Amino acid sequence: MTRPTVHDVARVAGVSLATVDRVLNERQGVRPATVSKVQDAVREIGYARDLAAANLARQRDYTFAFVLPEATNSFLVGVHDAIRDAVPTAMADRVSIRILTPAALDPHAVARAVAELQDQGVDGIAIMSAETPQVRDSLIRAARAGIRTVAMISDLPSTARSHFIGIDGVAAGRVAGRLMGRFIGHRSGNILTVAGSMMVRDHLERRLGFDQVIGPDFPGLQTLASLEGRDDADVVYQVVTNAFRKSRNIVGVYCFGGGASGLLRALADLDIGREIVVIAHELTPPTRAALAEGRMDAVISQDVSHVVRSAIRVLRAECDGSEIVASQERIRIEITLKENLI
Amino acid sequence: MTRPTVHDVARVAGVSLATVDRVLNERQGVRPATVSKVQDAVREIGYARDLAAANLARQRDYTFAFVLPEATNSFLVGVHDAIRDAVPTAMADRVSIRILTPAALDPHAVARAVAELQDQGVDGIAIMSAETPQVRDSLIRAARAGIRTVAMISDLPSTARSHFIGIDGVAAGRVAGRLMGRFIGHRSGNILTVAGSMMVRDHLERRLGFDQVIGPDFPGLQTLASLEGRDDADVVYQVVTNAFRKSRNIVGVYCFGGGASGLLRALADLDIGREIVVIAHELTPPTRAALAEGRMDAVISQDVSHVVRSAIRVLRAECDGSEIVASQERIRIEITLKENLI
DNA sequence: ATCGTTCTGATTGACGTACCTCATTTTGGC
DNA sequence: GCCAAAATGAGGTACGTCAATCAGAACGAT
Repeated sequence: MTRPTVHDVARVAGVSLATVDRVLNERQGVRPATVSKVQDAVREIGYARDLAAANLARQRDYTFAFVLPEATNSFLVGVHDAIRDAVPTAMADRVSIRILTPAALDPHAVARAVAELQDQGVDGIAIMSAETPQVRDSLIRAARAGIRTVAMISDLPSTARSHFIGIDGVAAGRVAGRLMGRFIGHRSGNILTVAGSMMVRDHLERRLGFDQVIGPDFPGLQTLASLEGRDDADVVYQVVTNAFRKSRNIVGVYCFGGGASGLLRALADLDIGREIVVIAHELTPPTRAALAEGRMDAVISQDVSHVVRSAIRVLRAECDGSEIVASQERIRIEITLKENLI
Repeated sequence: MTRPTVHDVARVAGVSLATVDRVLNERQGVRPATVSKVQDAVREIGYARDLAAANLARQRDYTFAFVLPEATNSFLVGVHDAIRDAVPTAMADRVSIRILTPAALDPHAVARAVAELQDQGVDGIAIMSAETPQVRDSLIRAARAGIRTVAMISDLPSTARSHFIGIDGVAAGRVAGRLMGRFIGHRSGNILTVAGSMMVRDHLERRLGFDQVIGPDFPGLQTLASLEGRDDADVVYQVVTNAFRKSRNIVGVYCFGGGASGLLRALADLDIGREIVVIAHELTPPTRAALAEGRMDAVISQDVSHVVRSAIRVLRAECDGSEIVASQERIRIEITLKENLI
């Protein structure tokens, strides 16, 4: 009971190997009637192309590029690390990886990077960027040039990106809202929120989701206007420190942008922490330490290694027209407490 | 800059192709000095065997077997489904899958199944079973016969299993304890716990972890002795209904065994639910529905599809001596609320 | 019937590795 | 320095697919 090969297909269909090959690889010059004969045979004997042999034969190598901001905070460091960690496995799969870090918040630089990759003929781009017209147009051009693109971490829906690999920002915000509300319990008061850059879509979404839960389900809680932390720990430190000086009766802090370590530093310096509920995004060395020591109550995150592997798998599947396993590519909204810290 | 092949290794090492082959495949008849010459060359040029070509050449097909209880509850149905879903992908990878379901709680039946697989010469076994001497001995015998084994979902540490694929039961229990305590808030009272079968190691562990958190951190809460639900919804219904008749001031229920749908039915019939905190394990149709409708507060789970894929990947890596990506094989303790239900 | 066009068959050589055989060289013990 | 044993070289075939060639068959239009 060995697995069927093209030879078996040819025999069953009553045609030659060459014809089977033409049908399987969608080459022209085969009559429709013959095409269906072959397809029937494929179905009948359950033929599936041997990918190992196929990849070997068509000496096809892919180059994928990751376009993302420089590693200016712990989260981005984690993303960069995850990409580098994925290189060996990718290589074994005939995929080589490039990493481009255009100046973080400059849309023109991102667009230039995409254009450059397009000229160099990469096969796929995984991009993490804010959503601006320049970026959008460059991606649409790349797609037209036959380059596959996926958006990572933060979605770029109006581009030609074939997939978004990351979590639903609104749902993540809702999770944070529920945990915040329930952890605070019967007390009432104000909740401080710290944004990253409001240009990045998923940050907007998180705030939206948070409000969707806190508003209706926890009437005793009031969410204050988002502070702009610009994904930078030092900026976060400043704005949080100022906010605590001005506002009173703060019972919780939700940091949905980068630079959570600035928040933690501010809370430590102000000698606050145990009595208010602190929730942030992304598992990084500072948030892990804070969870372990009880200075933070929960972290909402996504498995960055998974995101990177998934991006590569999806791009690869797109390039050679194979199927993806949907359940394997869905990124989960992870909740980490002190207790399930790994 | 094409990737190096065995020919390149031979050239650099100054030996013939045959010798390189002997070294790479650990065949005998090569002097230690020559072995290191080849290994140095491999390292120098960064040679990595092309798995696609290797798998093609050694026409090696693997047969892996999953040994697990019959699908008597929603969770097990999910596991069976996940295994069946993994079959096509496995086939494409030259792995064929068998599923054996010895009578659930009969250790002898499990041991017989393992012995049978051993006789039939399967290459690997992924097993989910209670930990009994009979099972342990059969697995040790299988390991001695060269069969790779991994434990799934519930660990079997004293066997020769090379890996455990699942979550840390104690940590999962601790997570449940933390959520229970914080969700209950300032109230004090009793917590009902429902076990599956106490023979299964991970159920014991969950209870242990739960107590580790509730005891020291929530002195107002009292955990009652575990009810035995035997992973069966009908049994759970009975014992929970009885318990609510007898005990008073119950503020939470933690169901760490199977058959959570029985608990939900009991709570509905008793008209309890919204006012107490309900936490259970495993995402199944009944627990999903309960989360969505607010009849349950949190579910602790593991991604069963991930577990199955991971088991296959690990067995496969063991069989052909390749490396595994640790971060990809770590199963996370997932917390699902209404908000991150997918 | 003839011609050109469109399909189809038969065959071949890669791709990188595994595995085998047979010949030849090197080694170590005497 | 001899001999057997061990180590190495040289070369081939196979795995399943892709991609190409060239020859021949079937077809439609005149």
